[in-house]
Amino acid sequence: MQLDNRKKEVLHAIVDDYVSTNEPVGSKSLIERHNFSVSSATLRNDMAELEHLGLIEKPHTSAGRIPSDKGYREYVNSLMTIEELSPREKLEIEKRIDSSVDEVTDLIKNATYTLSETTGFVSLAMSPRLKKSYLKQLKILMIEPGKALVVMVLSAGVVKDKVVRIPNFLNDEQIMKISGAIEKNLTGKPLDEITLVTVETAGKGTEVPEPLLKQVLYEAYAAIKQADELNIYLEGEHRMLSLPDFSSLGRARDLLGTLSDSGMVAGYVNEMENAAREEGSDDSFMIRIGQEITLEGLDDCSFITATYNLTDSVSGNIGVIGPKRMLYSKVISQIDFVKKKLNKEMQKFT
Amino acid sequence: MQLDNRKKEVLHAIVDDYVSTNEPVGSKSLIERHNFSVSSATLRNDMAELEHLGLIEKPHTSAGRIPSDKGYREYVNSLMTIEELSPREKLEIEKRIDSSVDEVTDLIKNATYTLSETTGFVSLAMSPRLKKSYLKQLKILMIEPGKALVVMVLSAGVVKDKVVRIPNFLNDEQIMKISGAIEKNLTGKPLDEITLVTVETAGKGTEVPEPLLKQVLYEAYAAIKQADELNIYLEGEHRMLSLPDFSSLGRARDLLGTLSDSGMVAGYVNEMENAAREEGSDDSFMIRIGQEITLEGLDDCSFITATYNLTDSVSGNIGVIGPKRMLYSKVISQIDFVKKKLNKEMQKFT
DNA sequence: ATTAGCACTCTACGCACCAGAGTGCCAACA
DNA sequence: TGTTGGCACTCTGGTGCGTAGAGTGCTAAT
Repeated sequence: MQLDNRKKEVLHAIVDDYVSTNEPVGSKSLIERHNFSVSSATLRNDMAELEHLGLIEKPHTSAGRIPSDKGYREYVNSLMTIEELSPREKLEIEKRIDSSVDEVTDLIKNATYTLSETTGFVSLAMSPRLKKSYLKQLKILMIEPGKALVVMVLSAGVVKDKVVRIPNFLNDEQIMKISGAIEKNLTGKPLDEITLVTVETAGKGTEVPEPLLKQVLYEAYAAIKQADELNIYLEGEHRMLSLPDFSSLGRARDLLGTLSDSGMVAGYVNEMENAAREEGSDDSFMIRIGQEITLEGLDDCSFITATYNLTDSVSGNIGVIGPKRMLYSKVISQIDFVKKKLNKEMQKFT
Repeated sequence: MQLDNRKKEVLHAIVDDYVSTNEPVGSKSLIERHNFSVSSATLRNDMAELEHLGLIEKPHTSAGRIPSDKGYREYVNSLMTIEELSPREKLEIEKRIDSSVDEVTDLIKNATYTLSETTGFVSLAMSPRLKKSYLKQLKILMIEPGKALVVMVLSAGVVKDKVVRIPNFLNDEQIMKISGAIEKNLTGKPLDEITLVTVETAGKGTEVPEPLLKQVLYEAYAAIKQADELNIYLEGEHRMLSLPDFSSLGRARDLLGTLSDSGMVAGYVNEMENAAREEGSDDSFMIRIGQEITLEGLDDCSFITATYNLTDSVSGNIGVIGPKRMLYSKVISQIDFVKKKLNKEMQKFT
């Protein structure tokens, strides 16, 4: 995009004004609010040009201009300067994300809630991707005949468990044998290298009748696989209703309808993550604006996520969904700060 | 309330019409839709009377009437007849609530989701009140130095666990001793009879240095207490936005705002439950209409819950929050059927 | 107790109208 | 070539007005 300096300034000013007033901005009010050294007529020419480039558009003939998706994109990519948070704001966030919780999950939920509170938008976090973490412990506890609990401790300091059904005849001792064998052979293996076959070979040595053994091993395998399934935490959906951008009930409905399908949102975040990884994006933020988002009903939204790290190889995402008419510079630094605080607190768990 | 038969019919008809059309109903349309053997003028007299009794009201002078909270209440208490679900509808519900899940919690979530789908409203369920269930097993597993997992199996077939911090120096063997002592002495005790003191006496015999022991016991106690904390599952909030009753953005915002504070809603359900228990209500449904609900923003809603049973002494609530302009007879039987199915499936867990 | 009739009330809707903000374009100017 | 003042044109949003329609309460008659 070859824009001369003044056109950049004009676009910058239009985005700023529109974000803060929610009114289409015209050449005259642009002059009034900013110190342009040229006349409104000149700006009108510039604006016509920007419109031609698809960076701004007008709702109707005699209205001012609003940024297009492409305009916001340009703004985010090359125009805006990140705004540092005030010490006060930082303190507020630090206070809210406290480390007195016992599990990483609670910490993440905490951070998600805080992010929604501070931005005023919907926030979300993905649970850590545990594929690369390895098994540190695995115990199978008999609960009652036919039922057992598989408990797994992973290298990332995460504890997972799952109730499973086992054959009725198996006794405590047999289960312990199986449990021991699996643990002995699979400890240290990354989750994504554990397959049904590895689990079955791990359980070989035990003197438990074949079909019974097989079922337990299968259940253990299923428990392990479930441990690295992704969860998503969404927070503050209702806040969208307070934004003028969603004052039309139809839009609000579509938006919240889509967000209610958390599995779908999780899938989308995953896609974004994979895409970013593929193109080797060095940027730590993933930003999707308006129509760039393929989820239904999010045309007027922007989707911004960052990556947090539980360990070097285990990470997840945290971010917000807000109106595309948002203060990007501010929101991005809010996410960034929450992410950093989250990273810091997470160290206590690993 | 001494209403003569025709007045009852009139109120019944007004509620029916208003629920289905969402328009204030006038004397004339009442004659058209129903087979009253009197003229509209007579109905007008009756309606004036009903209004005088506070059962119906008019939005403005020259509009028809709509039922007041009191009118709905009368309708629900003595006028309506419960509508049996069609075999088709029953089948649909039975299909959705399947028992292939491994944990009660998943079953409850399942039922909640189904209820929201079938009614089209917000549904909710409380986790089972486990105070009356007793401890069947308690194990403390070392995870790593300073960290352990308390696993509890309760009589209701529920498994709970909690990660706790323990003194760093404690070794596996010591933990097992403590764990064994607690289990030996507390097995069979209802959760609400377990106090910090009982836990501490249970752990007495073990040869573990006093202050260390004390900390572990405290954590175990905290884990047990956490096990009987109540959770609430809310589902389908976004559906409210599709209802004409909440087409005003302000109302929708207030409603969803309140619902987003799930702890507050849980507290309210609890209150309702306690109140019902106190007055020895034999009715299996708790119904709150409009202003009877003390939660903010739910003035235009009705809140209906039923009680499900996991065991004789362990129960919880499941129900819906919908517009007070709802088909009570239908919704109540939907809740009833879901509850029954839930009860049936729950037997497999106990 | 019921009914027909009638005057009255209030809302919702369509229509016309105007002020205001903004645009594009043209001709003049540096 | 880039910039500017001027001007005609366009579109929205608010306001005021008049009317159709639905409903009511009241009265007098049955």
